[in-house]
Amino acid sequence: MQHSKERKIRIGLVDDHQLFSKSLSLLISGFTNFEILVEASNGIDLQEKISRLATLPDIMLVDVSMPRMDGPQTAVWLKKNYPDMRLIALSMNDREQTIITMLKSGCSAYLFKDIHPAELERALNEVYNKGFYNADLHNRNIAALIKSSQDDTPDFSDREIEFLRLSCLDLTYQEIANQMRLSLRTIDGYREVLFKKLGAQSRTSMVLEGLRKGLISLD
Amino acid sequence: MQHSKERKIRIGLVDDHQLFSKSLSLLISGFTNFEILVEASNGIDLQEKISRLATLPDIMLVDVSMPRMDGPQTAVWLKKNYPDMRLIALSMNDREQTIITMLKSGCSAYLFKDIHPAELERALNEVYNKGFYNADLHNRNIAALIKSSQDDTPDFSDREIEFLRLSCLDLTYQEIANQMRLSLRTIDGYREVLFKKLGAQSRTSMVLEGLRKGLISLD
DNA sequence: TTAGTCAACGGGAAAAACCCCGTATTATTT
DNA sequence: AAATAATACGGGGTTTTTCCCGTTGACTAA
Repeated sequence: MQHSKERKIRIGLVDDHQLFSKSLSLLISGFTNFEILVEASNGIDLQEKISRLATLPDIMLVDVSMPRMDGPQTAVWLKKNYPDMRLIALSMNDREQTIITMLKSGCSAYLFKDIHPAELERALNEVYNKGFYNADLHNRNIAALIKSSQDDTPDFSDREIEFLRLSCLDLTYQEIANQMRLSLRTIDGYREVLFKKLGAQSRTSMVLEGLRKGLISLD
Repeated sequence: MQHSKERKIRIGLVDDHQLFSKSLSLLISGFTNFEILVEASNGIDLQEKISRLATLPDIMLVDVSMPRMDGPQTAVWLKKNYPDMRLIALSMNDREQTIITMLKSGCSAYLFKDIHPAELERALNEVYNKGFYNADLHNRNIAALIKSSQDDTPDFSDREIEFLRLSCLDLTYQEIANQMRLSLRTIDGYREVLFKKLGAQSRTSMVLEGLRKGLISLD
């Protein structure tokens, strides 16, 4: 607020979809009191570009899924090195887990790519002036989401993730045991633990729940 | 070619991500000989808007995944009702199956959302003038893709898809049989057919392959 | 030091999944 | 009229998954 008459609010953009990124850059440049300072296609790219800037962006728009260095990693790095910068997560992914991860990584708002440009402008203004923006129109209670995530999201060990990855393939548990150089009984232990953590009662839904939570991916 | 000096080439846009859609619209409006004629957020929306137009777009940019009426459905409808209109698929989904589906549905090109704006402009020009554009920079042989898809992509009946959907849940085959009002043996038949069609040897990989092919979705 | 948690392991048994043998009906196509 | 395809079904048997009963050793924190 205090600066809005004096200079434009500086925006940075990190998104691997060039077409979107360049287009959005144009759109934001059209807003009366905003200017685009930097555009990067992932976290690594951003690290290089931001270090060469004379002035820093006030707000950074961060995409969630990017190659090399993804949204959460980028957000954490930015918060650590530029604690005053406001971060806004931008994504078409409406999975709760993703939203929670970005907010916990230090983002002041989570916006979906299907919002109207006017809402983006409103969000940019609010985040700059008030420090947060709650896009709560679509019955999303952010505070509750973060809170709920703290108790109900268990941690998963590397070994558990590896077991989960192998469970996606056409292997029996015996074969998975061989590949992980463990006994069948130990694999059965992992199965039991993951069933409990993921609320599953079959190998199929264990794997699907792992996909939903982003622990593993298709491909 | 014959018209390029006389009038701007008319572009239509179908994409459910408003922010992207509006931004892209701005970007394309900046190209020297293109203009945006219509913007819709899905196939149904497009059907309404296009019927009220005095002149038709020369080229329609179609997103792949949209609510209510998706990319392939929209493409098929457009080709049937406006056979002269050129279609370009626009997506960030690089799964081969998706690309094949869009091309078979009548699209003259498949573009990824991470391309440079200049390549979009090039593609628009080529599709208008030559009728096709092969973004084959990234080792994608479109012709081979289409050909290969003809033998190796079987069809799936509604009943098979329903079985596949239910197989994602924590249900035994007996419970699935009950829900579909079929005998266990019949369900076993569906399982066998889907194993063969999807190249799976377990319920888990049957479901995962169904996801990869876009027959079903997470959620 | 003692309690607690964690990763790894054993054996047994019921349930489910997997994989064969086969048939019958209906509709479409040729 | 015969062939083809799609759907639905029966029985039986093997393998795998699921779910119990347990133990040991190592590391961690009170």
